[in-house]
Amino acid sequence: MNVSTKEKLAWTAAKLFQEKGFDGVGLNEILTAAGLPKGSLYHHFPNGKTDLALEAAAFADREMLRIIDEAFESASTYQDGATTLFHKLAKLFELMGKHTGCPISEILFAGPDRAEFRAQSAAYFDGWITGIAGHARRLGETKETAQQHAERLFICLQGCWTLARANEDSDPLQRAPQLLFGP
Amino acid sequence: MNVSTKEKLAWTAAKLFQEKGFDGVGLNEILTAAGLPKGSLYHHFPNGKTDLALEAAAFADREMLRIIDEAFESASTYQDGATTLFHKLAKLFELMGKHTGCPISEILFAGPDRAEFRAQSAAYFDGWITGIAGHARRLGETKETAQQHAERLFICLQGCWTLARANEDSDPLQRAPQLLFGP
DNA sequence: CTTCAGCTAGACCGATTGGTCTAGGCGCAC
DNA sequence: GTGCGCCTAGACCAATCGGTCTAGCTGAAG
Repeated sequence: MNVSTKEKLAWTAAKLFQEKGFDGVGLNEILTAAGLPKGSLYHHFPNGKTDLALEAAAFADREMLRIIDEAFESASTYQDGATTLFHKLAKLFELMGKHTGCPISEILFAGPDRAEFRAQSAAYFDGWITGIAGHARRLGETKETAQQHAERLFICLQGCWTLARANEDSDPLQRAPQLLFGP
Repeated sequence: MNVSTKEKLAWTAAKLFQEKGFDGVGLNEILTAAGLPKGSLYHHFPNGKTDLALEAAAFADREMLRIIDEAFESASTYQDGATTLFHKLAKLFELMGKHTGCPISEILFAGPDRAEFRAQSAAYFDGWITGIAGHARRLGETKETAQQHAERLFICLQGCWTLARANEDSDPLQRAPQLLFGP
């Protein structure tokens, strides 16, 4: 089995979903962008768009965890790591055209039906918070405050990202650390 | 011209968009829910779904400004008002079924095209922040800190709402004041 | 060479999409 | 009463939706 074809589909889908949301992107659009026929999609993802969305979300989740680890691994304090993280995300936001949303929300918040999607989104978000809390712990926080700080950072991330998207300006993401650690 | 028909369309559309997003709801679904034929829609909204979305967003914006004013008007401190606001929103979130998103984001973040939509969303968000800042000012804050606090509250609101939606639990919204004013 | 599985390729399907258009009901002016 | 304008009603349209299915390419096993 050719791995790169499946990955290319998931990667392309993740990118497009992030721009227009799950219901905003058609399969044909994804396939055209990936340069692949419909047969390939349904070979690799027998359950069609649903499978593809779950795989794309899993891809985005792994990517986010990687970015979090990368930001914190070279940091000497929690504040340092968080600041680096926001700068990385601001850069990513600009790189993707200043109009994308949180990949998990965009893919997995598709209507009141699809309970599996929302359950998965909750699990991914929890994983991000746990990941951040782990770094906070490692950098000297107590177990309790680490969890608090991680949740706070996550909430700040989501809020700033939304504001940045509306304004088409990464400034809210850039100023997020100041909001978290400022006066 | 019958006002209530147009309002019913906007109201119904706002509710459905908030659950499934702009692209997740079809015109037929809106019309069925409103109990109206397609002819009425295109009479009141000649530009179809686009017009309807803008009107629905305007409706949601007015509603949110009303909630903000209501929360702060009977408050004696900014912290009081903000706490009341989050409690009101948590209640609203539960009332709507614990799976809805920010109406403005859900309606107006529809793809990289539609620049008009995103410009409108930025204007609405700015209006919310300005509204909150006005109350903060009135309740004793300086012009500078009022703006800061209002932005912070808005970001917290968006982030907590996202987390609440994923978890299908209003808890993050309930605990938002503690996050803003806590230790 | 033949054979066969893994995958690509895309024609094709019914359902649904947003949007158009005509017919007629209703209420007010006269 | 008649006439007229606002609005409702829904049939209808091309385009697109997600999904199915068969045919054929390709490369390794024998």
